[in-house]
This record gives sequence, structure tokens and C-alpha cells, in this order.
Amino acid sequence: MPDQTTTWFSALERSGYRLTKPRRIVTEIISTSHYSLTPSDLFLDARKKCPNLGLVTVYRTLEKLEMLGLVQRVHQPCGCHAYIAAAQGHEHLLLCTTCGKAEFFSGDQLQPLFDTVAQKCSFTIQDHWLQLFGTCKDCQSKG
Amino acid sequence: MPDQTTTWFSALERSGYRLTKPRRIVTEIISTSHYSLTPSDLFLDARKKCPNLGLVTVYRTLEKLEMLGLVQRVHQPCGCHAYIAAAQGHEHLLLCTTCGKAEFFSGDQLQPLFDTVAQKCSFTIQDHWLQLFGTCKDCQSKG
DNA sequence: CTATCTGCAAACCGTTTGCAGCGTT
DNA sequence: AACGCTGCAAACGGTTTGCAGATAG
Repeated sequence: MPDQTTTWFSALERSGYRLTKPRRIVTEIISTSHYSLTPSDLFLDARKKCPNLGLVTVYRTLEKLEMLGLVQRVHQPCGCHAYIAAAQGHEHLLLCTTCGKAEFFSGDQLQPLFDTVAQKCSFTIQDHWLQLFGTCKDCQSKG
Repeated sequence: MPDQTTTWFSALERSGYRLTKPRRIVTEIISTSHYSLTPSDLFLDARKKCPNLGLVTVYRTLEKLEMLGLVQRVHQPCGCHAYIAAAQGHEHLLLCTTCGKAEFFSGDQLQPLFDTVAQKCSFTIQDHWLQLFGTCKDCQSKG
């Protein structure tokens, strides 16, 4: 089992949650995926290993993983919500619009821009939200 | 009537749409608002001037204004969709999380960051999506 | 053994569609 | 007068909640 998955299982246990089969399967899939997944994606995939899994359990597991900071939401152009293993520190998402692959990049260089905007508009800036959309190397060569 | 509203009415007419009372009221409200508005916000406000207005008409009017490039969607942390008079050219939104006021700022300085990320991750970048959240001057002094 | 978790079904909420009648042009 | 537009009601899709039975610890 991948390290990341083990770590997530421990985090769930440490917070008093039980490691049931459905919860384990959903957690393992999202902890190892390099793609952003909707609750429905996750449900269809997890059902292969747990045929009587309910979509509700996927929602409830994601809710817990999100509260523990293990997954984060990915906001898609369509407005639907997808999830991905959370960034380490201050990073942003770059998504491939063809295959859905996701990469994180650092957004450190943004601070000067935020300072300028804050001053110009007389706002105090609390949070920011940046996502890039493009085509990954594999999809470029296939296209 | 504000200039912007007149311009929007002309744009609707030029595209063959009729200027009905409900459509005029919804268009006037959003064309002059400095806040992002959900379909429901718009509905409640517009009802004051047109008591038998239906929420459906708000959705259908927003759809037309969006196609004409007059309004754009604002993606909120909650995932709900709100709308605001569209930016002029390449601009991004800064939203006050207390009162909902919105300001646009230029994102020109971002290109170098995108170039770096594109190279590091071997992606071709097609689009980006940036929004800032903070507190506006008025809400700072009241807080 | 007990409290948590599960899956089902039903409720829910924002959005979209079908339709008969109304209003703009 | 003709056609587009409206409001109503019903359908829709994703998400949440209530509950009785199943299961981890």
C-alpha cells in the first residue's frame, strides 16, 4: 500500500473514525490519484472493489477527508465539484483539460501582485484562488 | 437611465431580442450593480418592480446576457454561481467577503508566472482563473 | 456489546424544460 | 396578426438527511 494511503488511514483513526471497507477503498483511490475526481467518478471506480457501495458513503468520506485537510476541492468551469489530494503548503492547480491530469505549482511569486491590488483597491486580501487550465505533455503529443 | 443600461438594451435589440418589462428590469439591475448577484438575489430585487416576475425569466435573461458577453459568472467558494457585469478585457475579480462588493484588477503581470509553470510542468496553458477574496475599505472600518 | 457506519429511500435545492396564454413589434 | 416571451408546474441532477440494520473496535 502506498505511503500516502497509510498516512491517511492513520489520520482517520487518530481522529476517531473507523476504518471500514468502503471508507478504506474510497480513501485509497483518492489518495493515490493524479487526477481530480468527482464524487460520481470515485463512486464508479470504488464500486469495482465494493459492488454494494452507496454514493452517500463517498460523499461522507470526502467530507471527513476534507475536514482533515487531506483532500481539497477543484472548481471546474462547469461549476461541478471535484476533489484531489490536497496541496502541500501554498500551491495551486494546473489541470489538463483533455485528460484531467492535475499538477501543483508554487504561487509564491503572487504576493507582490496581491500587495499592489490591495493598495489600489483599498482592500485587505484574505484569500486567493488560482487555477490554470491547459494541455499536458502526453495529450499534446497525441493531439 | 445609466449609459451602461442603454448600451445593454441596444445590444439585446440588435441581437433580435425583445425588450419586455421583466427583461428590462433584470438587465437594469445587473448592469448597474457593483456586487455579484445570484439568480435568486436578482429575482428578489427585481420582484420589487415586477411582482409577478418568475425566477425562470431571470435565468433566461442571464443566459442571453452571458452569451452577449455582457455578464460573467463569479465562482464562489460555496460553488454557487453568481453573476456580475463583465470585465473590460483581461481582468480579474476581487470580492469583499463581508458585503459582496466586487472590483476588477488587471492581471497582466501574471504572464511570466504562467510561462515558468508551463515550462516546468510541460503543459501548454490555455486559460487561467484567478479571484481574490478580502475585505473592502467600508467593511474594514465597520468591522 | 456499543457506538459508529452503511445503504436505501426520500427530501432537498438550484436549475432546466414543456406548455398554454400573454405582450411586443 | 405573428412570433417571441412569460409564468407556472413539473422534471431534473447533484447533494443531504432519516432511518433501520450491519459492523468495527
